[in-house]
Amino acid sequence: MPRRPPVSRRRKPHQDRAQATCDAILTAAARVLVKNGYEAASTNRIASEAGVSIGSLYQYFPSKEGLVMAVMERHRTRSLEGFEAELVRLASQPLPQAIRALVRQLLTTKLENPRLHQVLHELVPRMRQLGQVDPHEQRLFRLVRAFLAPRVAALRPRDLDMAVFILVHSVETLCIKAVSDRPDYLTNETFLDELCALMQGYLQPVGESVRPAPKRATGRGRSPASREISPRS
Amino acid sequence: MPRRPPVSRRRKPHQDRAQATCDAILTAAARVLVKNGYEAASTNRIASEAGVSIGSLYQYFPSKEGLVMAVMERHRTRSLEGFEAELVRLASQPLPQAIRALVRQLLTTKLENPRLHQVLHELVPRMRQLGQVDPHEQRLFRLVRAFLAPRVAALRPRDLDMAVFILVHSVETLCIKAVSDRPDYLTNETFLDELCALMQGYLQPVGESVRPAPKRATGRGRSPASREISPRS
DNA sequence: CCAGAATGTGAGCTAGGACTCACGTTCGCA
DNA sequence: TGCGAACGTGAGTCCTAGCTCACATTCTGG
Repeated sequence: MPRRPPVSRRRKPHQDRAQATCDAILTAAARVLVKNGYEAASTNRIASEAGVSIGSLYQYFPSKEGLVMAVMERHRTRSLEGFEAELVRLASQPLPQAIRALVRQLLTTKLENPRLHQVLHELVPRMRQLGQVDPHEQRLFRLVRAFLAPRVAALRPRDLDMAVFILVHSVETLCIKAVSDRPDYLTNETFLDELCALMQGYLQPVGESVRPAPKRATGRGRSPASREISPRS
Repeated sequence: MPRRPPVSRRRKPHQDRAQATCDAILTAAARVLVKNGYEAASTNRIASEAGVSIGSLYQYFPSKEGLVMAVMERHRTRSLEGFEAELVRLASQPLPQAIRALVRQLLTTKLENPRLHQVLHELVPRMRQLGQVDPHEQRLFRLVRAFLAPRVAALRPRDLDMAVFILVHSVETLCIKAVSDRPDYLTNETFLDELCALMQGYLQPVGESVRPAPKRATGRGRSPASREISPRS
């Protein structure tokens, strides 16, 4: 039962103490969201988990939705930063290597807190309904677009925006679905191979074959079924 | 605020009148879900929209969740039937044509009631949390697997289950995302081309090029940006 | 050390929604 | 035509969770 739209502007933290309270609330919110899901994550519960009173919570966040938005904001900003750094680093690499590194980066990021990624991802539509469109998605799109633009001549898709739409959404979703349905995939090197194959097969001009560098002399031959992903192999 | 787990078993409709009531409730539920979303779709609202009393609703459905589950059940069963029929019809077709027909079928189905598809799709995680795993997904996976199995020798992926996972989730999600973010894509023939390219590029052995039949002599050259999808072209 | 600002507290208000139940109405059937 | 079962009704119960507000505590600058 959300009360009416939050009119009163909320306090901004000025002292360190206040900032700490804010952080504690955000962290607790993330924890409770992961543990109980959105429905069961009551603001009272979050406050008590954070070790502050419910009043304090509402001094810094206008509503439950506002709080969850802030959690998403913080979390996605961090993820994006990692991704962006990787993109920059790979700007001049050949496409197959770049793709592989990016997908690996994605999977590694998800592995840090899979459930949180999942929960927040599922919350996107609900938040969008109550707010404006998620600005991080916009940013992610622009980043990938900027990455692909210089190579467009060597790619099959003619409509770059559509290509970005397809690539970003499919890979992102596959990672999230893997979290919930097939957690083993997240650390399965074959899954990474397949994601790369998906992207390259899509981007590659028809008839051209960029055979991915003959893979792996990963010491003392492990069973291919259990090859594991490590960040930056 | 869901009350405690629904213990009492619900009435089953025996007379036609009762069946009609049931249908009215399911239909109204779908309508209200589309119009207001899950949160705002109160059972009282659904009942009044259906033109029946709240008591009647709880005679046939054990809870709000139960009702929504039933809506999903009905809706997805219908979609799956169409898809399955198409799969059977295409069993012996060459892969590229089959893929194209299947993706077209998917898009056409979504176009019948895009918002309902979207809302129900977003509800899957919530329902899964409260119930058992969605059996339709299982069924869809088996169908696609059975479709691909006979052709596995000519395909690149070695792990068929993983391939199905990747194909189904990515295409399904792209359709749903298109509904919410880019409704124009749903009727954009280029989008269909790209989805097919995604799947074929993924399935195709590296180095092999099945150039899709030179497309379209669709009378009086329309702008490629506005080519529209019609069921079965 | 004190005034005033910033911060923190938590009992309680309130809306609103899931769900029940005691009672009417209609149907099938002999 | 009457009776029991199926069906339908909706006012009302119960409860939860979002949020406020009057007050206490801590900090900071002068």
